[in-house]
Amino acid sequence: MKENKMHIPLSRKLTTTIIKKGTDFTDEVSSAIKEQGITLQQFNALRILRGRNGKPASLQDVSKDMIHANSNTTRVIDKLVTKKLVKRVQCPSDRRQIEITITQEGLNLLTILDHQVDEKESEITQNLNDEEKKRLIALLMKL
Amino acid sequence: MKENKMHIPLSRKLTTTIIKKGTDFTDEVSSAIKEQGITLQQFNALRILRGRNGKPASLQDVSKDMIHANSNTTRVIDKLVTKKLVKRVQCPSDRRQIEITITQEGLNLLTILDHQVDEKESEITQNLNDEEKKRLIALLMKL
DNA sequence: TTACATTAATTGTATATACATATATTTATT
DNA sequence: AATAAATATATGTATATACAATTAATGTAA
Repeated sequence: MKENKMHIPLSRKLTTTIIKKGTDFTDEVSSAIKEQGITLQQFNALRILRGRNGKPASLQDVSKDMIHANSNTTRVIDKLVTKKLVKRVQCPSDRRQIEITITQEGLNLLTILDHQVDEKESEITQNLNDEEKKRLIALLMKL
Repeated sequence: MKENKMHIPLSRKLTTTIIKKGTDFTDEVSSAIKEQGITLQQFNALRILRGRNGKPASLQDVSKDMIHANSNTTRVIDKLVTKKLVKRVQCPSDRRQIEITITQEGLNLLTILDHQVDEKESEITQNLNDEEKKRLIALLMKL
């Protein structure tokens, strides 16, 4: 077996580093909101809905901005409806679609969550100064 | 610490960018090995075991280098044993422990997987030159 | 209008994962 | 030696997710 690949390609090093940081950060943020009984996907959906400023979103509108845009969005929204954090009604003009909006209760919870998440986020990124953060973001965007 | 609500704090931008890239990369690499019926966690475990160069690993040895080091490592190894890609025996000196080694079949599969993954990894990082990759890695490590 | 294709959302199912708890073995204490 | 504590791994259970298939509504073309 050819095991003499003694040096790791840069692209692998980069890929694994990003994946590791990504999962670490995911875990950190998840734990920051877990005490409110909210998962990261649910949090994500709530933020997307708030971003619509009252304008209803279809399931696809939400899906396309989710971390993992897939068929599970239905069930994520289900959970939020059960918790009364969002409302879902059938779209009258196209009854295949649904109209999803965030409730006042959802907005209230989101302010609490934002606080907790912001705190956690600045905590886990504190090893870089603003200049470095900007450079890092720029490189990641270019990637 | 207090952030102005109207503009997105740098730390949030950075966090979300990393999380997004991390999941994107995870999906890319996963899809590159999926056709061989291997998940990313399983691939990860196989690589860790190969890295031991024949020296058996305990479950904890494997766990501590996994992306998500948790109780599921037992079941990940289970899968690999079923596929005959690794061997698991009870450790004679401490029968609480298990000794895990990668099989020749596992090594063979790994060379195929490495190829596919290397290709995918250089593909998804091609927008940066080597210099930029190094800078990006350095910033991520500092983070 | 009927038939066919397309679209939006949901559901079924298998697998994955998180979290708590259990089992087995070894180590430490009395 | 008997009992308790610590350690290594495994299991039960609930939830999450991926993937495929299904249902319902709309659009299109003969």
